[in-house]
Formats: sequence, structure tokens, C-alpha cells
Amino acid sequence: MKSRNTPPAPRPTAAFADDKAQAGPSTIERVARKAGVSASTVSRILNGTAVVSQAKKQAVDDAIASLGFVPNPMARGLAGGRSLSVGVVTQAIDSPFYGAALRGIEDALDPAGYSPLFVSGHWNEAAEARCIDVLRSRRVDGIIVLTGRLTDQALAAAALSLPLVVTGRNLAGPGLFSLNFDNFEGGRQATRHLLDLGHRHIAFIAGDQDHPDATERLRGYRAALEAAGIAFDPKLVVPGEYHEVSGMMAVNRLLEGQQHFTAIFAANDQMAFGAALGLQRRSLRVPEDVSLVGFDDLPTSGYAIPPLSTVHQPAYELGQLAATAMLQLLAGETPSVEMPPPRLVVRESSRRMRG
Amino acid sequence: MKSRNTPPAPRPTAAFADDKAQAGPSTIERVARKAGVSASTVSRILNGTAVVSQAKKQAVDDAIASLGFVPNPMARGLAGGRSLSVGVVTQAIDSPFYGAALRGIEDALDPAGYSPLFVSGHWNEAAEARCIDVLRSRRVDGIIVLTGRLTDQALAAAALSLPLVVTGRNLAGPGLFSLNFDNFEGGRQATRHLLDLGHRHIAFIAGDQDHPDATERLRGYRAALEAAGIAFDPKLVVPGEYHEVSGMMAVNRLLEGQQHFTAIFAANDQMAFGAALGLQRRSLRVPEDVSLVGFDDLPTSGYAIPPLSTVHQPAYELGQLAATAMLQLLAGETPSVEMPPPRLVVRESSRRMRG
DNA sequence: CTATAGTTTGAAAGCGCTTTCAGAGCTGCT
DNA sequence: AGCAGCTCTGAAAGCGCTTTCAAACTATAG
Repeated sequence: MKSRNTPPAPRPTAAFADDKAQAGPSTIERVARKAGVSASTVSRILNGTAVVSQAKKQAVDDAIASLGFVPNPMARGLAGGRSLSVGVVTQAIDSPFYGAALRGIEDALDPAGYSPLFVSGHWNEAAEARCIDVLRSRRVDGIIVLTGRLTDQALAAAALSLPLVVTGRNLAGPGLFSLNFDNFEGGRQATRHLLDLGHRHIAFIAGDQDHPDATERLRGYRAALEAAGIAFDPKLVVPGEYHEVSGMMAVNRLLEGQQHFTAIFAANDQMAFGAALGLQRRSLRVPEDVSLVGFDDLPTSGYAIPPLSTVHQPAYELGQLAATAMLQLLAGETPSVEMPPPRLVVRESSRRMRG
Repeated sequence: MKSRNTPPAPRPTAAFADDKAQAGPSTIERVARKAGVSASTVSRILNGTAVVSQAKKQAVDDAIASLGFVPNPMARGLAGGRSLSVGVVTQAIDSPFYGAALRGIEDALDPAGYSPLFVSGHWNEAAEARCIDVLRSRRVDGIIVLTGRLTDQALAAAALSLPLVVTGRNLAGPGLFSLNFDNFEGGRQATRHLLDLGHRHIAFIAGDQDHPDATERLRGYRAALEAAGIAFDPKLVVPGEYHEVSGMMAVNRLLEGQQHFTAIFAANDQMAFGAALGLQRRSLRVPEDVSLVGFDDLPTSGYAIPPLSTVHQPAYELGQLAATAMLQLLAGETPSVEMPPPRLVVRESSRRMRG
């Protein structure tokens, strides 16, 4: 039979045809031999690629079990042209918000045999672009981008060569799916809540205006105000950058600007914490003097002092849904997932206006 | 030249020997052809495996650049028997503490060409054991276990087949390295700080006693007390479970037990936050009525109300060091990294005893 | 009982790389 | 000049799997 070139006598790779459980790591070949079939058949059973007689299937299953065989993902990837892994570009793996999302992704991908590959973009466009390259070089089958700063075009371009799911945008295209939380509605609900409590002078600590989430939340704030017949006052809106310090500085700015307000809506919880601290430093109490509402509902928000009223963002579900959408994309289907609506969680940082 | 078997005419795989930049993804073969050398030479240059003449190296480098060639990690892994990836078992990818450590790992592994594979064990022994299996099935080259509940034997056993670095233990063995923070000293410093402020009745909210970290912190507390000539009072020690609620319940327990105390040392920041909330609910102010010290120094601890005095744990560095140790293990060296000593960060939750 | 259309199976090629192995060029010595 | 001892390079085998392709059966029809 096969007779490759003879010159350098091929060394005997598997000299003995014994199917004793020799120490070496089990290969598909070993399983095949033990079950008395060919490697192709084992592969077919493993992947459900073709019909195989019941008898052989049983024999192979037994052999797999007794050998404790686990297919080598690298060989699989190389031969099959797929890596069974999906890349995840996150902004900060150490943020409480993204952490939960990552867990959701992990949990949704696992049952499908896919595994996530996390890389962090540190809120930086160039770094994110690099992340995409890294992931591509690792031959991932698809990429999930959690929010981020990349331009829509950059994303669309990436989607040309690889299925892509992105959160925090509204984008569509071939091999591209986006999953967006209703930030507008969330902002509206938070503001509406303060309005319902009788507040008329509500300050807003905004997030980075380059970001759709941030601008949407602001839009929600304005919409609620408008619906209540209250004029929008730009002086009550101060910029922030989504972290604690900027919340604190925003409060200082508000106070130094002599603005009158009885409530603050911060575009995320971290800024709300900073704001609370800033208020405390000026001897203003939450919620006695100022009501405070955040956005995100971080795991710790319920234990802040005082426990923070906030708009719940289902980070874990977001991750799950993104991963599910990716699996659908990978299967050639059109994703059919949808984000749950925003939900306000009222705790103790907001209360009815005195008086 | 070579004449494989003729029967089923081998289809022409690369019929033309043109080195025009054909669309297909670039392979080492294409680079070789373009540079006018053999694939082996390219591989040698890529890996620095052998000396290659300067001229050829230059030609190859140019070819690589112009083709934008990136080696396929799967082929590499398959051929080389290494995956260039290291598994990381974390407890909760969404915990602020672990998140920072993961970032440290990522940063340290990257320059060496290795990439991390994160899986979470959810503080559950069985889940962690499964994680190890998953990682093994993904053919990682080594595993880093961040704390966790696995027994020392289980870890030692795993280390037999794969280099292993584990944090929060003191273990050693072939292919096993452990990296431990000095929790005893941290506990001592925190307690000592309260003692220095004049407190004599210091309660301790303990962590899970199955955990070395927790018991060590308790030991530090006792040691500091003893050094100050104060008798240890078991009634001032209440159990907790490292999360906010348990801190709150601990305070309730203390108060309901009519214990007299003017300060609390919580075995981690999350419990300290819970304790602060519990105190507030009983109208006790921090630090006016009760001083509070935590342990960990989470990113948010500086923005809590009041900003928390705590023992700083260098989570990011921990990750970096663990990864560095892993790289050394992988290189066959004996790891030579060491954890920085504990450092107390004094903020506003602790103050001198009145009177 | 033979031609025909399915089924089920195995051989072998190949995924893109690493790593022997041996040959080709040189150098320096006798 | 002749040969040992280097250094540098290419051919080819092989990592463990998937996937044609064709052979071997089996069932159905003529």
C-alpha cells in the first residue's frame, strides 16, 4: 500500500498494534483501534457528521469512555479550520459591571463547546483595534465587543471577515449583530422617579459624551423633564467620566456654581458614589438634603451608605444574550435575542421632597 | 522528485508556484517561497531556534512584513506540543479583587507570547476540580489557581502533570509554586493601628475559617492584642463570609449580644461595608462612635462613606507575580518572585478614641 | 439472478507548523 | 591535498484531527 518516498526509512511510529491502554495521551487513533473501527468513523461519531451504525457507535462510545479520550482542540481547529473559541473585547476586566457580563458569556458559550478568550481594551480606541488583531491572530471564530470606543465603520469592517456581536450600539449588517440596552428609557425612569418624589431641581452628572449610552441617558433625563413640563437647565448638567472621582468633582462644581438642586441623577453608580462622598464632605446628607439616583445597579450598590436607588442593568444577562447571539451567528442563523427592559430599583438614597 | 502514491491522482493543492500575494491567508510556506528559503528556516527564525545567516533572516523578515504573516497558533500548538496558553482558575471573574489580579496576569503573560484562559470556580471545590479538567482538555501549558477551595493534595496531584502556581497557600513541590500574601502581618497592622488610636475593645469580623487567609488575619489580630497586653475576648470575634450581608449581620450580632466595643476590624472590605451599613442602621456613626478598618483595599474603598481605612492587598501585582512565576516554571527555572509586604492605608473610617 | 441506487465505512490527503536528520559548505589542521 | 569538525540549510516526517473519495455492502427493482 502507501509508499511514500523510501530514502530515509520512516521510523516506526506505533510499532505495536496492541490496544492495551498504553500511557500516552489518548488519540482518536487509539480509540479507533480499540473499538475496531477507523479514525474517520470515530470522528464522525464525535461530530455527528454522518450516520453510523448503532453497533459501531456503541463500541466507539465505550472505547472513548474507557480511554478517557478528549479530542485535542488544536488538532481539531487545525483540521477543521475553526477554533471553537470566541474573542471578547472588554473594557476593563476588573470592572464590576463587565465582570458580570463576562460570566454571562462564559456560561452561555460553554454548553455549546465554545470557550471565550478575554482581552481588555482599556477604553482606548487604538488598544481595542489591537485587541481585534490579537483575537484574529488567535484564530477565534467570532468576536464580541462590549461597548468600547471603536467607530461603527471599524466594527463593520471587522464584521466583514468575522461574525461580530457588539453591545451598546445600534448597528446591523451581514455577520454583525448589536445588542443595546434601552438607556433612554432608563434615564427617563430614573428622572421620572425623582420627579414623582416632588423634586423639581434635578442635577444630572453625565457620562462621556462620546458614548451613545451616556448621551441616551441624558436624552432620557431631558425627556422626563419635558414630559413634566419642567424647563431643561443646562447649568444643572455637569460632565463626568464614569468613575468615582468625577462624580465627586461634579458635585463640587455644582455647589461652587451656586446651583440650586434637591436631587442628583448620576449616569452611573460609580459617579453616584463619588457624588455621595462629595456631598458628605460639604455636610449635605443623602437623602435628607439631596436625593441621589444612579445607573447600573452594581453588586455593591445595595450596600452603599445609603443603599443606592438606581436603574438596574442586567450585566449578566447582557453577556448571556451576546454570547447566544454569537452562537446563532456562527450557526448561520439571524440572532433573535432581545434585551430586557430597564428596571428602576428604589432603595434609600432617594426620598420625597420635604415640605 | 517526490512521488506519493499515484492511484487516486492527488488534486493539485498549490498548482502554481507563483509567489504573488494570492488572497488566501499567509502561511509559513508562502513566506518561505517569497524569501527564497525553506519553511524550516522561517520557523527557525520565528522561534529563534537556531542560527541563521543574517542575509536570509533579513529576507524572511521582509517577506513576513510584506505578507502580514502571523503564525497560526493551532498549527504551532499541534506541532510543538505546547499551546502557549496558561489556564487561570479564578473564583469569581466579577469580583473587584480578582478582576485586578486577572489584569495583572494578562499583562505579564502577554509579552512572553502566552495568553491566559480564564475559568471561574465560584468558590466551590467540585467546580474548581472541573475547571482544572476543562483547562487540561484545552491543553494549556500551565495553570494558575487564585486562592480557591481545592485541597492541598488535589493541587499537588495536578502539579504532577502540569506546572502550577497557586496563591493564598504555602505549598511547594516539583512544578508547584505558591505565592502568599502575609495575611498575618496585615491583620496585625490593622489591629495595631486601632490600638494606637487608643481603642481597647476591638471587635473582629472573621472570614471563612476554612481559609488560610482568614485564619491568618485572625491570628494577626490576636497577636497585636497580645503584644499590647490586652486579653483576647472570643465574644468580640464574630464569623462572617466575606460578603456585605455577613458584615451587616455580624454587627447586629455584636450589638444584640451587648458587647462593648469602640472599633471593628473586618477581615475584608466587603464585610466592612456591610458593617458600616449595619452600624448606620443602628444610628452609630463611623468613625465618631465606632472606628472601622477593612482588609483588601478594593478600588471602591477610597470612595465609600466614609472612605475606608484598610490593609492594601496588591491584587494587580499578585496577578503579575503569579504569571511571572508561571513563566519561570515553564522555562524550567525555579520561580524567584516575592510578594510585597502588607501596607495599611489610613483613611477616614478610623479615628482616635474620644476622651 | 443481475443491474441499480443507496448506505456505511476506511484510506489517505492535508490543515500549518516544528523538529529531526543528513547533506552541503567552510575552516583549520596534519 | 585530505580529512575532521564546524555551521547553516532543506527535505520530510509527524502532531491529531476532519474530510473528501471511492470501495464495499445492502436493499430494491427489473
